[in-house]
Amino acid sequence: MPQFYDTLLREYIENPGQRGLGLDALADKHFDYEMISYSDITDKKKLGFEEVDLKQAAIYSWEDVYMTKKLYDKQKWYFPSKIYDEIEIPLLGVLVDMELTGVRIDRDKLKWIGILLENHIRELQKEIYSISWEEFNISSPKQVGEILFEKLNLPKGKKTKTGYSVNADVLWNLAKEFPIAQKIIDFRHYSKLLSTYIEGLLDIATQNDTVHTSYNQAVTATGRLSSTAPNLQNIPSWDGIAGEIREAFIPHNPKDILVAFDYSQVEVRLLAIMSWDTNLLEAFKRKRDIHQVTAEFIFGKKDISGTMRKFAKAVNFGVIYGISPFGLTQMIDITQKEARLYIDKFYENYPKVRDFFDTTIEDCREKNYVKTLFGRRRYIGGINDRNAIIKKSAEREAINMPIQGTSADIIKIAMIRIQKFLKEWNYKSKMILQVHDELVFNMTPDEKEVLKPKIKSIMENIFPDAPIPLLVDSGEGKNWKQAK
DNA sequence: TAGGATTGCAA
DNA sequence: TATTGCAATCCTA
Repeated sequence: MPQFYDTLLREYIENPGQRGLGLDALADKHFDYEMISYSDITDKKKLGFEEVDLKQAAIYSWEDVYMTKKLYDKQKWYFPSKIYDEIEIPLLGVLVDMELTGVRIDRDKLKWIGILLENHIRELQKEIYSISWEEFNISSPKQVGEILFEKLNLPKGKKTKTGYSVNADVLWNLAKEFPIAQKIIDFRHYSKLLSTYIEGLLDIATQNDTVHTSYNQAVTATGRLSSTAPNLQNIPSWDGIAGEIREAFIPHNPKDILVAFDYSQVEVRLLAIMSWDTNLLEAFKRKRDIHQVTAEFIFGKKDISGTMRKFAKAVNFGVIYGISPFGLTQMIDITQKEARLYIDKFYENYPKVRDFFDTTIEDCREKNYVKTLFGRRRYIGGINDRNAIIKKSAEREAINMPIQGTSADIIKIAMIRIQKFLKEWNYKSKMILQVHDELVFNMTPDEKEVLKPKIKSIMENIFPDAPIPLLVDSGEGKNWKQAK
């Protein structure tokens, strides 16, 4: 028996994305055994408060131990998994440390932003009501649709399965001509920030102004982590008031600093590494701006405007997601014909990328799974489906997983190595956040000089034999925004 | 009260 | 008709 074992993690590695990896579900699935539920042993009507049926409780406890062992006895015949042994199990303790450490927030700062938002929201609400000649719930898509398209007779956009679509896209198209649309966009924006990021964070912070997220290690289909209660992987970045929210993430001690490290364009780099495309590799070898390079290919000239670079950037990212010409037109303001041209140009100039995707899909059709550079697998349902929509969707999943998943493998390995290093030498600095391609540390100033280059070096050298290096940018400051 | 639907935030 | 997530809100069952 190994010193540590986790039936849930082992099952996740076998088939990520599968729902129900808990003991109850696994007992049912593997042994057709129905576990006693907690509510079965605590009947508050029959028994007094906090009393339990002891006999039932004994069985309940036995079940947990017995089924765990039984599952282990079955899973030990699975093929050995390096991902499980060398990544997920070592990572588990790292995540525990990060969750317990938590991140300090500036309560006053958040409250202050909250007041500002409330004022904006109140003002916008008044203005919206005065235009619509009616008070209604602006947070209700249904009511917004009725006001805009029935009462005010604005030109209708897309529809959803329940009624008019009133998402930001639709409103954005109306905004030029009809000020109410812009005001609803702004109202939504500020409401989102207030309820999710201001009130949400303040509610969940401890008395020492610290938030302790939970990293879920076994939910994503690609091998990424996810973060809940609170989700610290979707905190707004940059613009306007939204950007100020990151200023409220601060070090535990006033003397400390936050230091952030992020992999630079890691997914596009991985596309180069995994496809062995000469032009893509060459661009990175020469330390070129990859969006600029793609733009030069697409537009066939060296003189690239800001807009052209933006288009190329959308193509670079879109390709990783298996984008279609139509999809690209939803992202940037071009015709479908132009979109097709841009995508064709991309593949024309990075031909090995197309080969890589073709091979990946072909492989997947045969084996029903795709895998990362480190061997993490994802089974893809629907890859051989007769329904073209389902099949296309499966193909996008197949294309994306090896890239997104390899990126996840890399940062997980980095986290394990960094944590090992910090503990081995008794550093006081702590890893506190992971946001897919970024790690944030609470650092004591005296450790900065040593740790900054060390962490960067660990992160950049996950595979020393790669044809191009991984690149890590870093920054520091008195809050998360400054550190970025 | 549970859960689907819509919306929008991140990498 | 671009991947992976989480969560607030509305609203129906």
